[in-house]
Amino acid sequence: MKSECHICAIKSKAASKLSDLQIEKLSYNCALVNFRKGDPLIKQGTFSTNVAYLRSGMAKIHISGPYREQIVRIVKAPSYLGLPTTFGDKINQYSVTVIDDAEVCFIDIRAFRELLGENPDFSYEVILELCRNELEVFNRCANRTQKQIRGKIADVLLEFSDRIFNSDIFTLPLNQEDLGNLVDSSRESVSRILTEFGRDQIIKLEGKKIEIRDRNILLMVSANG
Amino acid sequence: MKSECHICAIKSKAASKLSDLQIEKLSYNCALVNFRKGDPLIKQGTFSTNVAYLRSGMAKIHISGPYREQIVRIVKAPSYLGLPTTFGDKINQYSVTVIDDAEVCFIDIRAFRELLGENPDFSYEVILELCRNELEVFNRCANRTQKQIRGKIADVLLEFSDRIFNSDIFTLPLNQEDLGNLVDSSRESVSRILTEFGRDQIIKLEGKKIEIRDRNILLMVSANG
DNA sequence: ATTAAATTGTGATCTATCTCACATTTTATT
DNA sequence: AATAAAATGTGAGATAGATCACAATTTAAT
Repeated sequence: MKSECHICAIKSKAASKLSDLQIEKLSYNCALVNFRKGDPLIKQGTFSTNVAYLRSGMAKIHISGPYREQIVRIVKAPSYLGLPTTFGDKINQYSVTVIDDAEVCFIDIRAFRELLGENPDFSYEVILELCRNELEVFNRCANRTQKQIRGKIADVLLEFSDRIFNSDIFTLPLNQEDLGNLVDSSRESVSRILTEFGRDQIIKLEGKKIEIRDRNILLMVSANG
Repeated sequence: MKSECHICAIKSKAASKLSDLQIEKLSYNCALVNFRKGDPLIKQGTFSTNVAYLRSGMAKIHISGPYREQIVRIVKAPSYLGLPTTFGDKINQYSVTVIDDAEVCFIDIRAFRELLGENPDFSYEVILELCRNELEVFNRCANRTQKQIRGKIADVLLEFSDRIFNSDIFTLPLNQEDLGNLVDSSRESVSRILTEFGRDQIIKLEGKKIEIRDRNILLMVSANG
């Protein structure tokens, strides 16, 4: 249970507010673990005494809904995971599964809490991240329930391009089943719409590789489709 | 801009962690305002330099989605409002409208931030509240997209009974239009299902007054309907 | 390289819920 | 109390997308 946090180049924005001494404390309560695509990182319902810091890679957050598992958010590094669960009752309230090879630091919740208490700037950054998350979920939920399928898929493609990959060309980190789950529609519909977008030259499709060809149309579809 | 926070009997759980001196500071930066049913409390898109503390009453949080306004959450006192918006960019990211006469304390955001910095227990409570909110939204969203209408309405009735009113008898604080919006279905469907529930003796309906008659069936409908 | 498993493509149904339309009731306003 | 406005009830028809079914392809495992 000892990492080299002070030489870590991918510190979170919050962690960069810590003093040398505090970083040291973090080091002593932090374990770095590697995960492969598909590995479960946090499992809903289990007991947890750690905050997870996603240092690199990508993950999906999913909760078990009334009928099926639902993907609520795609997270890319750097990001804290499992804050809401670790604070409340120590039972994980959602699952996190790695979708692209990841390095994760498990930080002892007690040390994390102490740092929050010692360092207002640190805790303020954590609050900011929580606030951002809340808004993102609000908006995603509104989209999910209001738009129809073409719009939702346009959305998710734009989100991958803008928020996750920062590029017009990227490889989908989810299969169509999961993609459907994320936008709340069936696997078959996702398939149909993607081929449709390809036929209409809005995107170029090659397996899971996607190139956004006509961003403007995609934006229009997202807005009205 | 001066309230009597130290004699306030309905302090938030977070505020109860404050020292006398800090409470005094709060008082000097806090204004109590009364709101009537229907009054807008926070308006999405406007500039804000306050955190709102809902001291009594009830409110709905709604955001403007791609097509229509969507109600995302019903909040009852005591609760902080507008944290996510006030911290980020000072632009309100959602609207809040009072649905049951309310007293609201507007707290200057700078003072609030200072308190967060000075008092770790206070800021920890705020973090807890944000975490709880995030989870609630996750779950509500999963329900909204997965269940069908009977289940969603059963849900919302149970939520009012358990979380908001703590009673089997209560008066709906929303009209059917808003209720439909909250569970993501049409006004007409809400009407149909409510009368159906009434006909089946699951609830007793009298205008907006509702009595839950058979909680078990309602729970079953919520789970499988 | 071969076989098995997972993922994707596509047509033909089926269905829950929305929309539209209008009547009725309740609540607010003058 | 009278009138206007908002909120509710209810039928009939329209529809987006789900589901089912199976073929084709890609990816993983032996």
